[in-house]
Amino acid sequence: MTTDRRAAILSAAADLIRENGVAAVRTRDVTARAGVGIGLLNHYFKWCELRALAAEQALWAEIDRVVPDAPTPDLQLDVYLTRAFGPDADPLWRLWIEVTDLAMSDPDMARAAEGCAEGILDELAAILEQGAAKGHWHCPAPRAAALRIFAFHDGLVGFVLTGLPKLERAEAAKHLKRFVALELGLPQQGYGTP
Amino acid sequence: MTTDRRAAILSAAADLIRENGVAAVRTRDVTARAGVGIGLLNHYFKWCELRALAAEQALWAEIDRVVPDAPTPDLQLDVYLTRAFGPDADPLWRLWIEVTDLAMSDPDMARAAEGCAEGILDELAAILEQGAAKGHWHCPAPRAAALRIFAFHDGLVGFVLTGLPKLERAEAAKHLKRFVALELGLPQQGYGTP
DNA sequence: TGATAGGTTGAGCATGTGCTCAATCAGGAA
DNA sequence: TTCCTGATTGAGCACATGCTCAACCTATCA
Repeated sequence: MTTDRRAAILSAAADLIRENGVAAVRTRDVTARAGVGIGLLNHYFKWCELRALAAEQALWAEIDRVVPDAPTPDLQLDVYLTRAFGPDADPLWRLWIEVTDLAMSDPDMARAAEGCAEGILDELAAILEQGAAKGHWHCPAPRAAALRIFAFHDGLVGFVLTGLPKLERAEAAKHLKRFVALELGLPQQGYGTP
Repeated sequence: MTTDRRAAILSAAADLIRENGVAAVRTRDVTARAGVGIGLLNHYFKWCELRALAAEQALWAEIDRVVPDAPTPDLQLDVYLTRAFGPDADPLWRLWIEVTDLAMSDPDMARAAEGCAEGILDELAAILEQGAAKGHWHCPAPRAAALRIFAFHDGLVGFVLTGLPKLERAEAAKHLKRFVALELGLPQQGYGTP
């Protein structure tokens, strides 16, 4: 039925956020994209709520686009590390950076992003745990390790995307790979070696 | 002389940014704080330029407040690690997060923050290099190591400040200390140990 | 068919905000 | 004192943007 305009509005907002970022989206953009009157948006939502809900939907959509779908944990980790700084993941990280920033002053956004943050962490922790169970690597505290890897990844991505400080994608990828290898006790040269 | 109103405006803007963040500051706030007419701000600056200049000044001011001033590299590193997640450093990091986010879409801001980013990195790299020279630790590539430490620190601080995902200060501090120890080949338990 | 209810519309309102520009002021030169 | 130049002022403009609300559909029921 065409009558589910509420979902259409939410969906349009999420699409626009994926395309242009949270800050750039206006109520009028959303209603235009949804093919709906301005009034209807305000009938169903308050803007800050809609923005948060749409940002969450947009985040999940980007996560789904990037999440490793390989058959085994070690291959999943490979995919993760390969895609970690690929341009395909840029939209996700841009959105992530913007959302976490907004979350500092916007409770709705904070609430909406909570689930995503935990989801990403759980996903990564599951890979680490399963890989350890299968003997691919050593990882006694998967959740904590996932958090450290995610934090390092997050930091590096910020540098790559903002250029503050300047960091090439390839360099960043090397740093992350070494970090993960060290974290999991995988055979790889330490940080000391060039 | 009272006639240096330009500097007064810039200074007022920087103060307000330190107090309230970049996004919250308005031209009228600045002129009111500087005790100056609205027109004068626009006479001396374009708003986006002033905002970037003031953000840079605010960043440097916060950096100066946090930068380790101990006599030897090993003590400087201690101070750095001790203050890394202390509430005293919160304003710096909040500002840093906001500025780097803005820099993605604001060229003036990007240009202004460049120097700060390099400055922080240089500072840290210098400590690492001097410490290695004095035999406190091992660090063949200080600049790269500084970048990794800064990235990890940045990522962890983001988690602590935004709660996305939730991370306690004490936990974050432990993670960073272990990482630095590992990075510098210092004697300390590895990640595997609880 | 007419009445009712609830979805839907968009011109217009209220507010916020960067910036303009004619008017004003202050200090030095003549 | 008078004039002139450049600093300074702030009411008002132009624009952006979330949201209101009286009016308008449209489907359902009696």
